[in-house]
Amino acid sequence: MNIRKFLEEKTRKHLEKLGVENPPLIKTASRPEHGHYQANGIMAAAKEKGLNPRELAKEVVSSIETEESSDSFNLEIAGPGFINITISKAWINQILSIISKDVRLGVSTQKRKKFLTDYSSPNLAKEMHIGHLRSTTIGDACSRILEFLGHQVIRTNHVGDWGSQFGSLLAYMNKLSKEEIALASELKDLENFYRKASQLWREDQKFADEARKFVVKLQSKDPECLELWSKFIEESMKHCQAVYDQLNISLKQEHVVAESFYNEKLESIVKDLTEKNLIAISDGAKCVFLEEWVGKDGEPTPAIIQKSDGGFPYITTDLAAARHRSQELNIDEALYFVDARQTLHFRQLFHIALKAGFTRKDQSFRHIPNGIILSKEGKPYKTRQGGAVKLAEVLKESISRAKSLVSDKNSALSEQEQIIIAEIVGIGAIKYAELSKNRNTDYVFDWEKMLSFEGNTAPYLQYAYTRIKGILNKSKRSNEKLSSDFSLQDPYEIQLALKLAQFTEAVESVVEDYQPNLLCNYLFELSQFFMTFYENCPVNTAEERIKISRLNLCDLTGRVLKKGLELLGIEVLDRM
RNA sequence: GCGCUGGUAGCUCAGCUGGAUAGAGCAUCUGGCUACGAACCAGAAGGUCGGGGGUUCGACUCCCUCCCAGCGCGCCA
Repeated sequence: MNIRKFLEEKTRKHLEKLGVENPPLIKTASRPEHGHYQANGIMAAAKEKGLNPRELAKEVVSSIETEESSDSFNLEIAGPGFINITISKAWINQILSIISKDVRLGVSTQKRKKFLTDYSSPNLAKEMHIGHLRSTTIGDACSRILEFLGHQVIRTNHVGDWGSQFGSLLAYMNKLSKEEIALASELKDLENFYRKASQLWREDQKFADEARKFVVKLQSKDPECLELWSKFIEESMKHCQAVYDQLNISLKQEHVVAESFYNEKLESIVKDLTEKNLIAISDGAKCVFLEEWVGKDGEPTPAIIQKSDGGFPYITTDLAAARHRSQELNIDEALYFVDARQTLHFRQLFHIALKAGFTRKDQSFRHIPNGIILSKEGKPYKTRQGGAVKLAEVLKESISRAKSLVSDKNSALSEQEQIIIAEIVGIGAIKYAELSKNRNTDYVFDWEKMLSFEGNTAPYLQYAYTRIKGILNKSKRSNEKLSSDFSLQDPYEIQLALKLAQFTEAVESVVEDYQPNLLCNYLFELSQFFMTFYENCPVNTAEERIKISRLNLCDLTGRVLKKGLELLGIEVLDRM
């Protein structure tokens, strides 16, 4: 039950009856004095029709009131032509009673589509760093939400497992095994491994030559080289999976479709483009020239499909992937959760793919960009040594901070329990910090801020949840099935109840433009309303009828909080 | 040079297809724990929404222009 949409449709119907096509534009009221919802569209409609806005509002209101004769809501004309809508207590109680019996908590499903979500996609030559956090958490949350809304979601981890950067890594592996140094322990710290390899590449001429040979060997599928390569890939993938598991990211091994998967298809991409007369040769490279974009010289920008040395750049792999997703997987919508710096690349990619017939017009291929992480100085974030900050380190730090906070606040808990709590709180805090910000803007990485456990953070929401559990436990009714009777009267109860009824609005709003921060905002406001209710409305000491109603309200709040956080990939706790 | 982002309170950020007096959190100040858990609550203070034009009943939101910052623009991914 989406109250906003219900009111929108109702008002629209009556506007049409009056010969007005414009949408009523129902929104949640900007301030409490204006009721719960407000219609903003009457003024614009009146203007277009040359009518007096207040008169039109009056006509709409009387049309609704005479025909609907509903005691669900009250309408009031205000200001230059707003219609303020107040939902009746009776209706709110009724709605809560319905959604409390619903496992979906009032969230309806959408028309089922086949989605593909491409996110995380780390380069396996390096260890995952903090920069991967955004694509990974945002893509994962959106995948969960799309699924919850009834869509089919094909998660895809387009990992980078191919390219010249593997030359020096393989050469270094080869060197180590010749020197009989145990590979396993060296590979434990991939970042260090990568650093050593690239240092050798820069400083040792012989090693650099060896590395180049390995690139050629890899491309020509030399069996020994492939064996080394797959050993490295396997090890690196293990690192990633460990991070996903710890971060509660739903990506699994089965979602990996690596770049190398498309190796055999690249020739045919060039062939197809050539047959469509889209290829031009420039300085020995096969290019698609795009009139739509001009470069520094004012000339059309070429997208290089095959380099003059015969190699394929990554746009060719991406074209092959797009074709595969369109033709083999037959998806309706593909969402690429990738860094905003690649915006131009994706525009060109989708443009060429469509032009070449690799994708269809009725399919949607979209880049969902995210900002990058900056230091306090506003520069891209790096360690003091200039390296990337390991994601695993960030998680470790967060959990350790959560641990000391837990033992500080609640030392009565056993050590074992504290460790479990610290894990959930620490991971939740990091993910929520990412998800609660507008994905589009860059943001400043700051240990203090990122790992803060106060205010609009995951721990605040988790804490609200434990308070609810505390009440339910104390009531001794937590095990027995709660009824769905609501007799809410108090303004604090009504405020919270209406918010609960708006859960579906919040979930649906996320997928309009893939902004999980909207769900975060909702959950935070919900928790704030709960805290206010908690301070003002005693539950367990109230008289029986009110007590039951309030217990139900608490229970439903807990379920919505849990579900909402689950959609963001964050867990809750009974105690913390 | 062209293009894409962004500029909102001291800091970090919301602000939903233009709507009523621009909102949170952090930090600061004041009050509230013999407790349905104070990781909390109540309150105070804090703003010429980068500057300037324009569109209209109404602009943080749309248009123009300028300033500032970041990113991108043929053989890295």
